[in-house]
Amino acid sequence: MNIKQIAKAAGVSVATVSRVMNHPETVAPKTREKIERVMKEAEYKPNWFAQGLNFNKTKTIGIVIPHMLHSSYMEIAGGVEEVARMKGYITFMCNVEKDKKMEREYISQLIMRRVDGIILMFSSLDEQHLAQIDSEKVPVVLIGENQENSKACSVKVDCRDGAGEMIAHLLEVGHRSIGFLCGSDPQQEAKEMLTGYRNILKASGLKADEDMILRTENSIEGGYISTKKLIATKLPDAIFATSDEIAYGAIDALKDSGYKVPDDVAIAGFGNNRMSNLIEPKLTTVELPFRKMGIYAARILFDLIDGESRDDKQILLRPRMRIRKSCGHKERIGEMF
Amino acid sequence: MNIKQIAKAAGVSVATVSRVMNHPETVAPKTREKIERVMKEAEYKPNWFAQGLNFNKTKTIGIVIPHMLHSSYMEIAGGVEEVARMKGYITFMCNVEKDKKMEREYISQLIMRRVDGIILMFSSLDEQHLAQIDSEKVPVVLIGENQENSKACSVKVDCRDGAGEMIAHLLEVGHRSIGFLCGSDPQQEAKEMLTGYRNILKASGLKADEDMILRTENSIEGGYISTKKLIATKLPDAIFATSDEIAYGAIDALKDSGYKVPDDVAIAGFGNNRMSNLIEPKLTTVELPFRKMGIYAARILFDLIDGESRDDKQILLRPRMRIRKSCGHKERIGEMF
DNA sequence: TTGAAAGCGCTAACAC
DNA sequence: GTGTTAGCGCTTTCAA
Repeated sequence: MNIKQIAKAAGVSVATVSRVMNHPETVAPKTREKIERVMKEAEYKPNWFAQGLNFNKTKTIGIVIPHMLHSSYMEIAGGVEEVARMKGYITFMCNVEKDKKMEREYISQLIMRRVDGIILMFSSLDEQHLAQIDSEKVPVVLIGENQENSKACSVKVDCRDGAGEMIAHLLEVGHRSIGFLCGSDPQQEAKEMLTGYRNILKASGLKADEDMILRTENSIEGGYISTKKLIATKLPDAIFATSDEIAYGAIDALKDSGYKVPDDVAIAGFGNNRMSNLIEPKLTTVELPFRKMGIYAARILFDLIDGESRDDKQILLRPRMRIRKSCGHKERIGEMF
Repeated sequence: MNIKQIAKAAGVSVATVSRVMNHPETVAPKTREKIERVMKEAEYKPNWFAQGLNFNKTKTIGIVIPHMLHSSYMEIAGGVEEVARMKGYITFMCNVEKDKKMEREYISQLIMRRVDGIILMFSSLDEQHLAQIDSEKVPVVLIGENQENSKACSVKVDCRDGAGEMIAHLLEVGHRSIGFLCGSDPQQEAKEMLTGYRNILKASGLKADEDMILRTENSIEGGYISTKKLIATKLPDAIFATSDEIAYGAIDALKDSGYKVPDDVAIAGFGNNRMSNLIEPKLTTVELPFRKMGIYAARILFDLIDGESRDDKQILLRPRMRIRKSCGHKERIGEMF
């Protein structure tokens, strides 16, 4: 069923039908009603392509997700999607499995499909690729890690600060030697946290023991393996992991080695996954405002799409501590959730 | 940059340019090379809408997801996406938050955008709505719960069998009174499991105690609350939950009430979430082949899209037991992962 | 092997 | 207030 048939059935021209869809106020109430009735009866839906060909807009955005099975990423995506839906947009979610090539591939697919804007989560793209997208005139907003020098709009959390605060807390509770499990990704974020770690130690007059800083894959398994490695040489008072997943693995490894958490070794994570207050012991961690990150990013994107320029193009969110049992803080156990 | 400009730059007509894109074999090698060079130089990308207007194909499928934060659903989606990507398709993922209205809304958006096919996960749509989609001539494949009588293609797991097997196992290990936490959704699946539960009890000469069958929201919190309720009246030997989430809540509630799992009460879940072998005690559960479900569904969908009719339109997958510590089975602890 | 031109379904400028 | 018509960028038939 196309516009021509509707026009004929209503006894008007295609232009008038088009008008009731796009500028209803310019057509006489009577004819309008008639046309509307016919459209409803025929369950008429304007052809998407034809409309796109004229408007060059799709009411569609794309969001690139590093890994679909990480609920944190999905929470961010949820925030984006919520805003998009409110605006009448639909969202292409692209799972790139942390693969640079897949990411580029998906982005070009999105551009081909003429999305009105793109949100990149923890993108692995470098300056050059970003510039390339930019040249396509598609608005882009970055969430999380990106190159320091990028001029793109972005929403990030202050990881340095978050990690620093947590390290300070561990020191305060009495831990002296603190291991650092540094996840392989998001790289930039992990680096920031490491800086926070070093800063706080230095400020407390302690020296970071380089043997206690281990790189690891960002996963439960990675945490398990690197913890085994860490404790093989020396048992720290506490371990800070750059993600909750790594922390889960660390706890598992310690248990398997016969150590008690937090009595023998305290553990702190980063992210506050949904499961983190369910595992035993409940995990002390840094809570990241995932959903909010998505919401902010989406808002910026839509401002960009609507042609408004934003001054606050780079948003930095502050994380929040979640003190639970795993770090051995006895007094504040009331804040367990 | 459009086809006209390419044509001019290459000194040919638009028809010839179009030919090198769609039927390259019909154009002389020399002219073809020339045109290809020009296209490459100009980084020419054919207009999506114009192509769509002619072909009426989008190389796009839609997948409706009940809830993005459930990793099980995302695993299914991952399977679908993988197949889609291999086929050069891109996937619209729609998060409907278990809301019937949102689901319908999204589906109509998908149809408007002329997706080539749709996969519905645990859809709440009834016969009538499905028929409506069908009338739009968009191929549809269902994953999981749907109306018994539906004729649509589908991929499901045999929940009755899975639950039955687990109940049989609990009996075998020596448990006699078994509580049943029946999640509110997916409804059909939970019902199937309840049937499995009743059947096995009956076959063993036991009678299902109706007080031990509790409906609950399908969430950690739901499991917590209903377990508290359940044990307030009578403490069963074991509890079977229709999802791992519910089981997590159950474990938490038992611990909070001073009971030991599995010594005082054994627990078994359903789904085998990623976290289930991390919590304490590791959860005995029924493993569902999520990714495979997605893959199968996608394959059927593409067969449908390609116009092949499939005889095996209704696939029923068998789940698999994961015996871990939470059900108190001492001997088979080797199978812990 | 190539080009001219009609047409896909819609929008909007222009004329009445 | 409404109709006529030229495009949007591409594909494809028909002729050459």
